[in-house]
Amino acid sequence: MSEASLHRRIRAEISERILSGAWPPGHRVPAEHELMAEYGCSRMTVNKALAPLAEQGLIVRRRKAGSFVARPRIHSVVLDIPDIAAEVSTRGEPYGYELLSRTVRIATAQEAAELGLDGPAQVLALRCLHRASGRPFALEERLINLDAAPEAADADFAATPPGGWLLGHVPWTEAEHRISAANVQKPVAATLGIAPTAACLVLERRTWRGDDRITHVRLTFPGEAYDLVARFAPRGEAA
Amino acid sequence: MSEASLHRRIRAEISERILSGAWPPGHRVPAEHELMAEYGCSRMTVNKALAPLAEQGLIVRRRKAGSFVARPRIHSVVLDIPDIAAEVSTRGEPYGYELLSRTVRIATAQEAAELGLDGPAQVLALRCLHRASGRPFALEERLINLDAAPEAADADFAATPPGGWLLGHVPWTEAEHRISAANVQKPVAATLGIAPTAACLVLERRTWRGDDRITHVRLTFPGEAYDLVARFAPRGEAA
DNA sequence: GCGCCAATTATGTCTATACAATAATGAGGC
DNA sequence: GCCTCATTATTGTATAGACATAATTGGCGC
Repeated sequence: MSEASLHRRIRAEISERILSGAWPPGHRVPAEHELMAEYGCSRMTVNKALAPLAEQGLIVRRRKAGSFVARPRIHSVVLDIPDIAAEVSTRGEPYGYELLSRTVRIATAQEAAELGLDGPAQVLALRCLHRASGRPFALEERLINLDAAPEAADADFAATPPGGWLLGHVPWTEAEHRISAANVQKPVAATLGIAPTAACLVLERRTWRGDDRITHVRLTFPGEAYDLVARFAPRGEAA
Repeated sequence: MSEASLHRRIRAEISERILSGAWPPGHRVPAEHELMAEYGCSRMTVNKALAPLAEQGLIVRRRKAGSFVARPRIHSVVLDIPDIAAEVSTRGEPYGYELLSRTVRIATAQEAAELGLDGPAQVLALRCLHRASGRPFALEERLINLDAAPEAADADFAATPPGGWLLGHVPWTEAEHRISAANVQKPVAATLGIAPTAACLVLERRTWRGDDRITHVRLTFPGEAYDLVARFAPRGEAA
């Protein structure tokens, strides 16, 4: 850490002062010239330190006026949504996977809506159960748009969970995640081995490649099984 | 977009090729010399384009070997956790706020545990109800460590929701968020006006300034009231 | 062949300089 | 006093060169 390059050090020191509150929002950050003098380096180096801070939104830079600490408005948080197998393993529990059903068909109206398709399209519908120490950990209901990802038709999802396979085989450019709580319907409760009144955490993810819809997946976690945890400092900065 | 600076353009073009899958994980990114030639610019400019890609984790750079497209391991997602008042307003519903209770006391053992305190400490305990169009929207149960944020004792939380006030008055350096689903206990269900079996989304947040615990807040949203939505591209890049 | 060392290559960092763009500031004219 | 314009401070971008650092590669000795 202390051996980092100078521009990283400058960035870290300024970042620290902002995050600690020593420099409150609106406070003026020393001009590039002043930092040049303070650190005894060239302006390019100072610039290389400040430019990423501006890109992160930690500071706002205005020509002629100077640089100022930005006021953080929203809580922006980085959530790591892990691979389920990895998540279970890091808990030290044995991971189990089971393919409940696999169907190739023309998407029903509801499925088309979930995937966000305009017209009829061939989809691969999968239902999988993830287990931790034998207990049901999550139910995965997935639709894959075979027009966008035809290679998925030949993959063997009896052995491999589709999440990891897709990550490795089908590139994507955008994703939307939706996190909610729900009381599941009786058949789902039965599959998960929980009471029908039990609250479940539902994580839905849609992914795109350009304008093509690739997949829609709904992961249902029994209430006690899972927390999503995000540890974080104000903006983007990877700790 | 087309008027962007050259290093941004180079970065965008490489980024696009990676995200579109044209350059799959492991693919070699042209060396700085080659990009220099391709774009007719200096190496510094190429470097300024590539360095942030490496920092984002989109590419991996190895001296002598070259730069390679990284394989995206985890789904990392940026969640905006909005101010509740703002969230309700953007839905076009009138926002209502009510302070249910306010107590200053020495933290109970359980409260100390939730805040993560070692010894006894004076805390401000608040229970607030947020409404959208009159209907209960979220229950806020908050503990504020008065040792770390003594000015909170004098704030008037009967009129101002504590979330916004704290954001504006007490700087923090770190936060932990925890998202889960739960069946709430009867009194909470009554306050929220829902059936005791209804699933609720529970968002807990702890914030620190350095080593000092500042606040712990639990927001309970009735299942149907709220979804957390995150829209995203692979890593950190703000769209 | 095998292992070690040196040459090579690619990235990492920094400097000094240059010119462009932008917007606050102050001076002058009315 | 107020508007306008030139000045100037500050950031934005880019160049060319230099040296540092790391790791692969090829060659040399054995």
